[in-house]
Amino acid sequence: MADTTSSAPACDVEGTCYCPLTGVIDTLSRKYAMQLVSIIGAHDSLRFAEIEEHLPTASTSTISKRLDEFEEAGIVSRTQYNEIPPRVEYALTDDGDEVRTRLEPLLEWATENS
Amino acid sequence: MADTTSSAPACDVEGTCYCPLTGVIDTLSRKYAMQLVSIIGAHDSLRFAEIEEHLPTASTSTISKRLDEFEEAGIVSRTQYNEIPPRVEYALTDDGDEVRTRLEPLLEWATENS
DNA sequence: TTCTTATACTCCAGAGTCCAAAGCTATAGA
DNA sequence: TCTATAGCTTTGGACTCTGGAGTATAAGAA
Repeated sequence: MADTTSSAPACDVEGTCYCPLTGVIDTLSRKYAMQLVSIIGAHDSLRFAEIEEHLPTASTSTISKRLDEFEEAGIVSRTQYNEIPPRVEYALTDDGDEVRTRLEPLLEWATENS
Repeated sequence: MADTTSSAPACDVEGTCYCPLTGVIDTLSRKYAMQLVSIIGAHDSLRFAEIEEHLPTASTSTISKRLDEFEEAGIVSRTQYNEIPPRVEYALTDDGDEVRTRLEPLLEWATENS
């Protein structure tokens, strides 16, 4: 507590500030989240087991949790068909597709440099 | 186990596969990681306390851990000046700047839609 | 001389997150 | 009756994140 800047809001970095940045980024800042968005976006729609096949290192429960979070964040839609055995399809929403579009260059670069 | 696809490698999605995708994406898939890359990239170099000011919701130890991980992943460089009191400066490496360039569109979109 | 200040962390215990494996729902077929 | 299928949820143990306190050093104040 030295001078008048003590209670300044901080983060006035040339006009942009990502300080709190809740929402989508928090949702993407979890294990496998970015890969999952990319995988779902590479198809029109996918079933749970298909998603698992595309990301074998992630556990069932983690994929399940990510999908719940995606639905809540509005980037993935879930369509349930009341058949036996049950069938559920996941697809990106329009917002999800926006995220995927912006995510793809990063994932591509990361794949080349890993 | 129905047909010959049972032991297929999976993930042959139109030529690209993000299945394991270790490295940079894992490093970025942690709390505050993307924000930190963006913050550091918005400056030529930053000191620890400045980074803290730009991301007040993250704890000291979490920022410290992220910076260690970034250094290990080769996206951030750490320059230490042996003065009293000590001074340490963080900056993006060339790889870090590549990451930041690809990350920026995503963060901007997320900020607008949060 | 001892106290305070400053910087850049590290250490700690508790809370939260991830994992694999097992269990759950329902129905059709052997 | 037993098995198989799909899409999860539950469990318990390991790993990760959290804020706050503590560490090191030397200049300057009391």
